[in-house]
Amino acid sequence: MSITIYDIAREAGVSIATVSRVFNNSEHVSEKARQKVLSIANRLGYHPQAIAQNLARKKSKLISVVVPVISNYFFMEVLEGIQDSLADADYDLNIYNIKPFDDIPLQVENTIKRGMAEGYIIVSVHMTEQEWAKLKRLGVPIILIDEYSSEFDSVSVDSVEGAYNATQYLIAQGYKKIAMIRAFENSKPVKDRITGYRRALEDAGRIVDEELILTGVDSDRDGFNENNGYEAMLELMKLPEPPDACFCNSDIQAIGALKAMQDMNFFIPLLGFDDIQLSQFFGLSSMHQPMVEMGSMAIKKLLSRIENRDVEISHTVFSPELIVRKTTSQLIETI
Amino acid sequence: MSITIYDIAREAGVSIATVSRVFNNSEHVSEKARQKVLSIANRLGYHPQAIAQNLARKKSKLISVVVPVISNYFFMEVLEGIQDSLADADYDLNIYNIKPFDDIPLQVENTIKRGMAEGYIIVSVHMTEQEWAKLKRLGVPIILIDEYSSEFDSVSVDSVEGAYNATQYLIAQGYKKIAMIRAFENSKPVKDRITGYRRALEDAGRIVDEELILTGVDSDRDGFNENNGYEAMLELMKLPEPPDACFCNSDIQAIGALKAMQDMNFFIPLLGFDDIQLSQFFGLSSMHQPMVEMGSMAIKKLLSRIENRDVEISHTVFSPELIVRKTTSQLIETI
DNA sequence: CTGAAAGCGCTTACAG
DNA sequence: CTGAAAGCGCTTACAG
Repeated sequence: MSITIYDIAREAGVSIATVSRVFNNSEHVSEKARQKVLSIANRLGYHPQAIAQNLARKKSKLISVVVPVISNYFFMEVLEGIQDSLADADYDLNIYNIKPFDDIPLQVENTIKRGMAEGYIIVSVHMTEQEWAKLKRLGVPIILIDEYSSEFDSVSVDSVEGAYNATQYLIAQGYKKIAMIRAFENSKPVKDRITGYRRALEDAGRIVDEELILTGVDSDRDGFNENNGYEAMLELMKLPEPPDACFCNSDIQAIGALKAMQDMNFFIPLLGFDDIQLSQFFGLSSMHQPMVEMGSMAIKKLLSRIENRDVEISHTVFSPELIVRKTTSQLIETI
Repeated sequence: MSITIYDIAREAGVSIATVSRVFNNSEHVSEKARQKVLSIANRLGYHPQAIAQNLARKKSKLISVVVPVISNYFFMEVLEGIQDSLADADYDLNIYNIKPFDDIPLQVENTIKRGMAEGYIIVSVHMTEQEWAKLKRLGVPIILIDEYSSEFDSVSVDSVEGAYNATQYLIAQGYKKIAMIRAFENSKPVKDRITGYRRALEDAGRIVDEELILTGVDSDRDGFNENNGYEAMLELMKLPEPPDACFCNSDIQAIGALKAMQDMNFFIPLLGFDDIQLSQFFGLSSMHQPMVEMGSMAIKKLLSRIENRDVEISHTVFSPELIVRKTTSQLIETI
């Protein structure tokens, strides 16, 4: 059915090796042979089959991104950075979506064992050090984004620092009851953001009021969704003594919280985390994560590790940067 | 270096065929042989190599999505639908990002010719019927989303109808000068939305004022970006006689336009197109496209065509649905 | 149930 | 510059 290198070789009166060389841009082919092969290939619509090349070369020119949720703003921007850097390199991109309710380490391991890709970028996947160590034994190039393991290169943001600074900023602004809308504690970033929040309050000599730390019931994307923030903010407003400011674990929750404030016509200063592209349109203050840069940095690390597996493990940790917009300054009702 | 089926066969004292059968869940293997193979494979950390399986089976269990821009809200939601439906089927997902400034048909053709995937979903890529016809000759299962060709199955929305109804709605609301913020005319959907807008005005006996049809200068994503809408809205406000309502080719432009109105404290009713998830948080009225459903529908069609290439070509065209929110009702200043 | 062998469509030393 | 041949790591009739 489909036409192969043999067909071209026969037509052109050369060996399959020569045909192969033409398509691999080998220099050791006479111009005459090259032309002949090319013209016949063109006429017959021949193109080397990637699947066969992959096996013969023992490489696939494929990078696989493993992620729990693709429809997530953080991932979207990270993916943008990944694509950008990959466009220059000659690699294709594969996305493997792990199912959050099945055995996560097993899914990750099996994906990698199948060996489709030359390297993997694992985004926002939480595992124990022991599980990471097991993956390490596979001897495959792997980079972590938004998580940490001593076993692998990683790119992340210091969430403790980010949450600390966010909270400290609200304290410095003079707010007395600072709430935190958190996400579900399944990942290191969320745990770290909670830690940073607590620490900032403690360092300011305040008592942490557990009632002010909460999440909505919507568990989609581990709580990183608009609705979750909406629900949580409604809860906060119902308190006998509502907070006078709020830090959110993510911008998307903050956007939900904003909506709740509008619907209830009750406004307090709000500070998010991530600084997704839309936040500027919401006038949402946020702790900025360089998501696109994190994606391209991960690719850079991965490509260099594919090149040479012995490069030393490196961890890049960005410091989130406070971006002040309307939700922590004034005029919040008109946002 | 890596361990193969031969290593397992030798250790287990069986043939490679038996090892292969065990991993392919063939029934024709004695329980004893199965156990032996499995335990040895487990001890040695063996797993079949997808690359070799692909060649031997002549199939990759891979679906490739070809798209010009990944960081686009429309695509994000379509992708969500694609992933959802693919999770059940036993296929992996590959994303191929075509570069908008190189030869698009050539990129698409080469991608497909490489033969990595068993089927392709091409999203928002515009080509001439002649170029599509050329692709058709490759004999590969292909589904189009957000574009149309008689050669392939497609899933899209009736943009003429959508824009017509959007404009008609604004007319019915009593607005006299209805502007349209359009995107760049590189794609069928944009052309259709312009057509629908014009037709609605004409059918209402109005003269189309070319001054009221415009786009911003930001050409990123063919004009489908916040900034473009922002710029366009500023232009509209500068007119001696500004419009009293506006229809936008996309929600993301409408969101930018909204921001411009806020910044200028000048408000007119605004109607978007797409109904991306965030629009409800902006209170943005919009023409709803069932993006997630379009993605899963495309996968459904693709899988059935992979199964049987002779199924008749089908075109699914959804009718956009008007969703009325604050931007076309009241209280627009407080959104 | 099991094995020997051909085949998937290429790449790549090796020898000339 | 070119070709014969081995090899990439599997799958799968075919025969037993």
